[in-house]
Amino acid sequence: MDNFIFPELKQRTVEDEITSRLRNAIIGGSFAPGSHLNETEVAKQMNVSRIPIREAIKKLEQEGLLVRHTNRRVFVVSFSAHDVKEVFSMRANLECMAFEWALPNMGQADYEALRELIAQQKTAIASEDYESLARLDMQFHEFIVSKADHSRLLKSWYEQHAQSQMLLNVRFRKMSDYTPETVVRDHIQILEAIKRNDIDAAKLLTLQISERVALECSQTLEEFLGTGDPEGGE
Amino acid sequence: MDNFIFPELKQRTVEDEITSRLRNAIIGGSFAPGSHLNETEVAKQMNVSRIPIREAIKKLEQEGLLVRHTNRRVFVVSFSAHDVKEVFSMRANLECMAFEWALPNMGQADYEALRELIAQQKTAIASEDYESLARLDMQFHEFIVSKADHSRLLKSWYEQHAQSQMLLNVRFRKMSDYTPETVVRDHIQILEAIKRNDIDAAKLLTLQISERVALECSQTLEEFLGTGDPEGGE
DNA sequence: GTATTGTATACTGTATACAGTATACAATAT
DNA sequence: ATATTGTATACTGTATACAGTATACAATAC
Repeated sequence: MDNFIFPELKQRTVEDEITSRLRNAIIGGSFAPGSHLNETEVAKQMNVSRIPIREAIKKLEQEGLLVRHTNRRVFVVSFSAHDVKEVFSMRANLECMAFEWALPNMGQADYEALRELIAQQKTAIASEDYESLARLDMQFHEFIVSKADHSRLLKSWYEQHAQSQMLLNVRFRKMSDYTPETVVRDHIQILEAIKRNDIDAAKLLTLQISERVALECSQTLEEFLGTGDPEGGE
Repeated sequence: MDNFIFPELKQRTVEDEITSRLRNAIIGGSFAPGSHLNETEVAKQMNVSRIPIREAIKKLEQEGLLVRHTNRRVFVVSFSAHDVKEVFSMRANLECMAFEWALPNMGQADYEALRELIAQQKTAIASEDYESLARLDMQFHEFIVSKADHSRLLKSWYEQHAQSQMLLNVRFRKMSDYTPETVVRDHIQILEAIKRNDIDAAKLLTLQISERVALECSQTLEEFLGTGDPEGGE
């Protein structure tokens, strides 16, 4: 029974489960930025002890989604205008670095995969399924960053992405003058640059897009929250 | 009694203390890369319960210094040749980004501070105090990255720096053909570029230095460990 | 009425205790 | 002798219990 290979069982501990539930809730906007978490309450709701909750919280704190003040409560991160700049500039910078590492690893099959993602994005827009669009948008960038085969780069990117997702969710909810077609147009341009192996063009596009989105985000945030106060408003 | 301001008391929790002790021990090389940690044992040694130990471990795991396998032990990270490339490329990339953000914030006083650090480095070399030299080396770069006023950039940089420090410590112990004067020479060149406000030159220097150090590191590691096996060798 | 201090409550931080899983080694069968 | 299985041990994962700190509000003094 050697060629009878089962796929490896990835043990999902309680903490892992809690972490992703909490993370999804935060990114998805179930908790408002700046609101606080009660460990006991969360533990009660999920019917587990506080320990795995605390460990999950610690992880999300490291990821920049939660802020803990010793002996005070845990807060969902809230973004000042400066934070918005930080998140998007980091993301853009990491993606630029990713191009350098990823492009030499990419071939025809990868271009196809990206093209397919763009096609699905068009479908999502047509059916006004913006949740899928957001997911597909992420997958496009994730694909490229993954191709870099650079675990530390990827980890950092995920963190920035989670935060940018929080910000974009606010934007989606507001829907000010946001046109989803822009996503597709941007991706097509990036894909073209990738195919040409034109790292500089890809970088430039990324930086431009990042700047634009960051601007939109901080405008929306301003309308939303008034002047953005520093993280974890008491 | 209003103008009688005491400096704010920063509460140092048990976990914080443990975290820095463990971190220093790991970076300093008290634990060999790949060796494992026993929570109970560490708890006993420090005379605390396992809970704060676990929280500290979780933090260091996020920082990339420890690797945990579910229900198995916790291992001190060990570096493959690819990991070395990752660490130094990330660090270099972050420092390049830091130049763009920091240089507009820097003035005469800052140049002075950097010059002073270089002077101290020379003293350290003269007295063959390589521990101080390593610390001063870090402070030089830390100063610049801090000036970027970019918390996410700084956080990520600290993580990469901790790992690169682990690697450099191996190198220091080997002392192959490493000449400490190089540190000073590099820093002088970077400072010159900063003074000229020449971001591109500063970036180029950083990338070159990074590449060189990474190369030295992986060579030393190879001699040290034979072929570097992937992290957390069972 | 306002400002300060005392007290109760609620929450976080840590310790102890138990449950579940992995590892090592002995026992058994072939 | 080798391969496999059973069993003990050790360690991690989680629950419960307690200690320490912050917050809110009442009580007191001015």
